[in-house]
Amino acid sequence: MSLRHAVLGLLSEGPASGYDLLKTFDVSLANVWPATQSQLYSELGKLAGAGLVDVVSEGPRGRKEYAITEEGLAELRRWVTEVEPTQVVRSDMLLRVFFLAQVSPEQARDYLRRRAEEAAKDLEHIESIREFVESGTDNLSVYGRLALEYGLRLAKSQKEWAEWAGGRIH
Amino acid sequence: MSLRHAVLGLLSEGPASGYDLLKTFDVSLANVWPATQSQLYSELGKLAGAGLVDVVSEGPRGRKEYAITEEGLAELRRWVTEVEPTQVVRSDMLLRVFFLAQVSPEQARDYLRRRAEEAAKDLEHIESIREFVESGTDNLSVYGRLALEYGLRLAKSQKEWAEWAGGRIH
DNA sequence: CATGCCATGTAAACAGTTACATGATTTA
DNA sequence: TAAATCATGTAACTGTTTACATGGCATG
Repeated sequence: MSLRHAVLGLLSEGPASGYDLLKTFDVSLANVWPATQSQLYSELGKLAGAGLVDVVSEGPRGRKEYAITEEGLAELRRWVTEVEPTQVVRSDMLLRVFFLAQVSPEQARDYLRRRAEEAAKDLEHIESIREFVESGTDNLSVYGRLALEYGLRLAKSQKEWAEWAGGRIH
Repeated sequence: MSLRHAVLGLLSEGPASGYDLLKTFDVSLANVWPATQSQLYSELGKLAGAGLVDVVSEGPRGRKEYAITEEGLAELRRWVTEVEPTQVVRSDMLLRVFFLAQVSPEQARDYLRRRAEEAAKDLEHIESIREFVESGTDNLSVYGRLALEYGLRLAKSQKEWAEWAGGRIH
C-alpha cells in the first residue's frame, strides 16, 4: 500500500488539495511512484475515513485542503522505519532479453542498442533537471536529490550494460 | 501484457505444462517477471483461446502440455522487436528516501545502511548462482546470463549509492 | 498406507489504468 | 466571452495476490 504512504509523505510537508498533490506526483514522484488523478482522489477519501488525514478547509470550486493528522504522521514514520521495502521489481525490458534467441542477431543487437540510447537520453534528462532541483531547500528537494542521484547511477549502469550486452551477441 | 509474452517466451523453448512453467518462473524469471500459479493457469487458458498456444498432449493427473503455435511465435517476435519496453518502475525503497526528513537522522542513516546491506547480500547471491547458470547452454541460460549481469551491476550500484547517501545525512 | 510431489482450477480482494462526466474560476 | 486552468468525482476494465479446493500418482 505505498500509494497511501506516498500521499501521507507529501502531506507531511504541509496541507494540500488533491489537485496540488497530483502536480507534485507528476513532478517529483513520476519516476518513483506514479499515481493517476483517479487513484489519488479515492485514496484521499480512504485516508480521511481512516483518520490519517483531515479536511482542513474548503475553497472555491469545491477545493478541499487536506492535512496529515498525528496518527497519519505516526503511520508514515512506522512505514519508513519498520516496513521492509518490497524487493520485487518487474522489468519487461529485461524479460525481452531472455527471449532474444527468438529474433535474429541483428534484431537482438538493435534491441540492446536502443536500450543504450534510451539510457543515454535518461542520463541527459537527469543531468538537465539536476541543477533545477539543486536549488530547492525543502525536504522533498533535499532528499529528492538522493533519489535523483540513484536514477543517475542507474541510467549510467543501464547504458554501460546495454553496450556490453550488445557486444556479446554474435 | 507482459505475462502473456513471458509465457510465450518460455514455450518458445519447447512444450511444457503449467506446472513446469511455474517452476521456470520461480527459478529463472523470479526477479524479472514473477507470476503466481493462479495467474499462469488462467493465462494459459486465454492463450489457447487466442490460438497462440495449443494443448499438444494430456498426461496423467490431468496434465496438459502446451506448445507455442506459429501465430504465437510471430506475436512473441513482434513484442520483442516492435513494442517499446515500459519505462515506469515503482520503487517503494526510493519512495521512502523522499520522506526521510520525517524520521531522525539516526533512523535515516540506519535505513540507508540496511539498503546497502541488502544490496550486498543480493550481490553475493548473484555471484553464487552465477557459476551455476554459467554451465547452461540452452537459450534461456545464455541470454539469462545477460540479465544476471544486469542484476549484478544494479546491485553494485545500489550498494554504492546507499553507502554514499548514508554519508550525506547529518 | 501415508507422505510428498504433481497438477489444475476458482473466487475474492486489492491495485492500477483509462475513459467519462461535470462544473467553477481566472485570464487574455 | 472564449479558452485555459482549477477541481473533484465515478465507472469499467485489466492485472496481481492470496486463499480455497480438489484430487492423482509415486515412493518409502
